Amino acid sequence: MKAIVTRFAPSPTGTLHIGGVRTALFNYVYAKQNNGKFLIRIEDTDTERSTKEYEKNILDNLTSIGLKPDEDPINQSERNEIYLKAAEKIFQSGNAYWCDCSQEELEEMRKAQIAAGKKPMYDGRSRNLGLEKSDKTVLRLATPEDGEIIVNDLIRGEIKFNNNELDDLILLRSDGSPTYHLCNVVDDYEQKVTTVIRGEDHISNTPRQIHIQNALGYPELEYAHLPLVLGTDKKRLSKRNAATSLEEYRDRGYLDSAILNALARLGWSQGENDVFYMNDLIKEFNIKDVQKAGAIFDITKLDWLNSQHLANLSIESFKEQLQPFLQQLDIDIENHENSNKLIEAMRTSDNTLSGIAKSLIPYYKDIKEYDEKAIKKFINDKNILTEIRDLLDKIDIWNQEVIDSVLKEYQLKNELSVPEVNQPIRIALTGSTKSPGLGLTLSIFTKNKAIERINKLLDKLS
RNA sequence: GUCCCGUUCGUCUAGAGGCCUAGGACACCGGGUUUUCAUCCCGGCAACAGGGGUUCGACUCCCCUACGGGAUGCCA
Repeated sequence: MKAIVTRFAPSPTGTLHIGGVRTALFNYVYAKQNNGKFLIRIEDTDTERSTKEYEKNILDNLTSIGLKPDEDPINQSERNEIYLKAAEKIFQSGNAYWCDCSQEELEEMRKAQIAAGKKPMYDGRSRNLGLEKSDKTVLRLATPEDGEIIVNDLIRGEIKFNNNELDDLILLRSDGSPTYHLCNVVDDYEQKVTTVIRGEDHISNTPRQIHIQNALGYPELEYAHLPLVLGTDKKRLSKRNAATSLEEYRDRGYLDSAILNALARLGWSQGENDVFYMNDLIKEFNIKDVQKAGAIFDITKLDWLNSQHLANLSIESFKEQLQPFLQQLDIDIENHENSNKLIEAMRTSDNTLSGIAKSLIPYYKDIKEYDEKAIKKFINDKNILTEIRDLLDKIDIWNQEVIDSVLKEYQLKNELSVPEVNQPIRIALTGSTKSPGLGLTLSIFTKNKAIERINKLLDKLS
């Protein structure tokens, strides 16, 4: 069995797209589970739209999320001679010809075809003219006029195309530069790619590319066309309907492993198990089981997966992941009497790291704003707070159990309801009524700090 | 228009002719645990696009229709 080689071939015309990550992921996993190689090729033949910044963004992000190629990426823009040589070979074999139709002429032709109810396609009018190369000619592939081409797709099975549906595509532009189809086919061959895993939008390109392969005498490839990632409007995921850039998701506090999990789960499932990691994927993934229909990318599922991945982290790696988000809020994670206890208590407060970081603010910084509605609702009698403060102040061993029992005793002795005792303290300490268990919350702070916060609220109320 | 691909709960999916009274997960709703919030636990709601075949039997196979998507570039 020959070694599998897959590739991800992005155009650097934007930052790394979440859909691109999924394509790259499936390529990566398929290669790895077959002990093969995963390659990256930068398709930057569109010099107008391609930039080095985008290229760097794509490469950096792929690597950092764990989809590292097994060889250095190649750039199509640096491989012109190779494509030109291939084009020459096709021309020499009689499978291509020069065509001098102007863009206007082609435009008119298409309009006429549409008007006549026909499929707009190049009609091959220059095919037998025997034109010579000039600065006005493009090189076109002479596609077989009849017969059919069968694309064997790992996911969809056989897909048939009639050759008469395919027109003579352009191999070389009039400025001499090679087009996407040519470069793509030549590079797959040169990079010894065996398996092309790409988006469903490329299905109709496939028979055309096979014709180029045939003209060049290249071996057949394996194909797998992935269903598209859709936005909630069922249209393909784009900036119009969702965040599309991988970086945006990372910035919002989603773990790489959760993003990958969510993306893999979109179109593929592993029994009844929803939470999995790269290792599981490499072990269990089967490209033949990939769904055929496009799938909507649902952020709530990502939220949940993220919470699961977050929960599976050790306290050390959780802190490590959280660090940058706290830094953004100008918080030093260790700048707290009891940071481990605090983080452990608060790590389930939100589904994302940025959300968790936000909910930690009251523990690191002075309370700027109190929840006024809560104050109204729970603090009718300031004396309760004063008395509790004094009781707390007398505690010698400042820990969760002692604090809890002191509060309980006070509550029972004064025949108060639990919220009457607890909520005011909570508001004093965090500004809101949301916090971990009271004894725990109090013990996270030093006694002095806790008293100080209660006093501050009392001041405000007086 | 033409060609291609597709269509199971709101969403992601299981389902390879009888195992389906269509299963799971997320979301949602209700209950419990937690003195609050979150976590966690339990329960509930909810789908085979429609119509014809084939078959003793169809979510599963075939055909048609509808709907959705993709392609139809000297973009990739």
